[in-house]
Amino acid sequence: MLTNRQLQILQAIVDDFIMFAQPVGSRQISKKQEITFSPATIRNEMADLEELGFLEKTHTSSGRVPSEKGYRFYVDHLLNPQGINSRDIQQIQSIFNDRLVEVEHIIRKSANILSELTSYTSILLGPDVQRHRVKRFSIVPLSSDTAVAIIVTNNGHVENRMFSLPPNFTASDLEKMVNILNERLVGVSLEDIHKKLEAEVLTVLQQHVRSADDFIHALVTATMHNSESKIFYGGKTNMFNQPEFHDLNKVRMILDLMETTSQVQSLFQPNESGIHIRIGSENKQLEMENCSVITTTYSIGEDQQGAIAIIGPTRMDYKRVVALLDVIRMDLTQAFTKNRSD
Amino acid sequence: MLTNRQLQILQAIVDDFIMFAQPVGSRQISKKQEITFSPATIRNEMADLEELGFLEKTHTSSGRVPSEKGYRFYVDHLLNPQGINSRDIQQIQSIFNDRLVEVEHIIRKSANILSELTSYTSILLGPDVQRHRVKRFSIVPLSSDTAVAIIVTNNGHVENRMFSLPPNFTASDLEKMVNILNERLVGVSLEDIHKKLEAEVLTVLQQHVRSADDFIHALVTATMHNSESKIFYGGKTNMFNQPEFHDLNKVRMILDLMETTSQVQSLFQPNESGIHIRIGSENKQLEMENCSVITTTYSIGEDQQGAIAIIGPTRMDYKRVVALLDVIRMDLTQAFTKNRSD
DNA sequence: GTTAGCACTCAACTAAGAGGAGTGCTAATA
DNA sequence: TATTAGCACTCCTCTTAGTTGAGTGCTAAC
Repeated sequence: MLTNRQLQILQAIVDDFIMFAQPVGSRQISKKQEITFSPATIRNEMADLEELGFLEKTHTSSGRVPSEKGYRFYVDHLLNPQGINSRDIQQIQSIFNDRLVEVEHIIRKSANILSELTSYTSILLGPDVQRHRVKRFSIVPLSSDTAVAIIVTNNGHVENRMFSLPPNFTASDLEKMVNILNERLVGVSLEDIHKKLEAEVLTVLQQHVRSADDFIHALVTATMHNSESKIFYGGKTNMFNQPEFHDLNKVRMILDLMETTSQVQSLFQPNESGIHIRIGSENKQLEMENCSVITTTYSIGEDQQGAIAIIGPTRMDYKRVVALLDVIRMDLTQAFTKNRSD
Repeated sequence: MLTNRQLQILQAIVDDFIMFAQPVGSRQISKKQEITFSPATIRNEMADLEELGFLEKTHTSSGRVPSEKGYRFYVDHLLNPQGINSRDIQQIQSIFNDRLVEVEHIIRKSANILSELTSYTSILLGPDVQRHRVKRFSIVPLSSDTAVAIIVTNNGHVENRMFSLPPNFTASDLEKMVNILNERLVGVSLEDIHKKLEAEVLTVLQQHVRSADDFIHALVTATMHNSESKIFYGGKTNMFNQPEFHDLNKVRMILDLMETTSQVQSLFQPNESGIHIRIGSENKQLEMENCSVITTTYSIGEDQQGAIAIIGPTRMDYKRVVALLDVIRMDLTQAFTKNRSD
């Protein structure tokens, strides 16, 4: 168990390092207002804290730097979210100024403002389209041999895909098909469409329409292909500002990671509520060993969830980011819940 | 006018520098097979070429580096596109293997393969949606007060937007509206929709439907907002590989530029056919002073155009890139023209 | 006209030394 | 007994000086 003085010193060191990105020495700490003891005392405590694994040195005679364990302790026990002011709040509010109806636009804007306010990179996951349910299905023929299939979901999302019409496919064939599909598919979630199509609809269609197989196939790929929720980025190059990323390779690895959908998705915790912090190697990805990721979720309507991640150096301003995320997740949830129904 | 020998030496220097990114000395050149004269002779010629502005030195006793004027001359007079082999061709062909109907997918794939084959960054502009014409207009109500407007274009593109329904808007109101809009808008290009709506349709609608104004407004913003053609990127971080971009600031500037739609669009020449090369400061953007941009266009159907840009260092492998672009533009044009009609 | 020879230049690397921030330990102090 | 002043020691960082080598420009010989 740490003594009160050790807690105070640990906090001071982490705060200082987060601010200046330089190893902190005993003298530096002793000059702070809240610290009342001498550098020598601090040095003793620092040696203890280092033995306990909370601090590290970059070389024998350097100041101390928080270890991952140190950050973890700081985040778990010493963090009181704060550091946002009324101007920040105002800027967050500006996301909702436009009275926009579209979820996508609001999320995009949130990503930008979050990255601006934190000066880190933000990633926002939109609603999981796969869980939307079909509201209306339609087909618009473009020429004698091509057409567009369109699915509108209960949340107003539109999924569409071009496909080839079988030769000699008539307008009445098309109409029959659309009717059958609407009868059977309305209310089905996009993730269940394949099963439904293959299990029930295919046989029915085959009785009424020629060469339904090809068509069903096109439809299946249409809904499978967009299987992940949309991803929005803010401040992709913000990490260039951080002194710890003045190394091209690190930056590159992270940028590359952000281009890979699957990698990005794995940054997010399974849907738990609250704010989650992963520090350095707590992230599974090797690329992220110098990064911390703070994630949280927000609600979209009753049964949908979106997610937010902020990526920064382990020396991240946890206080501020946590406070900001808390505000923005509440605002997003509120904006997407009220005045919105099926 | 340059002598034959000067041409030969200039070409050898540019080729060598493109390959190794190191200032080239007279000895280095003299060792090449096609060069039959001594280093001393070459030094004399190099001094002349420098006086003429085709070469530069990094310091008094360094080897020579092509100047922008040197590259320009090389590109204009010494370039015979080549350097692609059957494996490259094969890889390009693989873009079209899937028998995909969708333009977007093919373009996306092209961007990736181009960046892979060149090891530079590729940017592809899809068709200019604004010039598509309306094929079908429809509205799908989601709840008592929201609905989605959907426009399908002649090329199979789908544009959609949510909007609020005025209170007490009935199903028959909606039907009337959709009918009127289809009557008036089918065949109109997206860029002309606003005028058409405001000039003709509004008055007609006002006679038949209550609170048409709000609705029209939503529709106008829906079509205005997606005013640019879609942009697809390949190998965004490829430039990290180039030794001239081992400087964080340069990389950052270019990455930031690529996040700005308007900047990206201004990289493209006004629609001229053929392949265009802009070297270093020939680009208007300051961020691009160390880059060359090679652009070309391809056809999508009869009246649409897409564009391709490759961004690399001024020390770009022009030969190879030009050859690759030539192949891919022809293949894209072919793929998008045959079997495709209104 | 071409080339060998040579003095000269300058970036890049290495080595040595000075300065300074910060530590750990010891002994004095409250 | 807990705290602190004092001091020797460590090691990073910056500067300076010297060395090496690739490459040039010029001159004189071929």
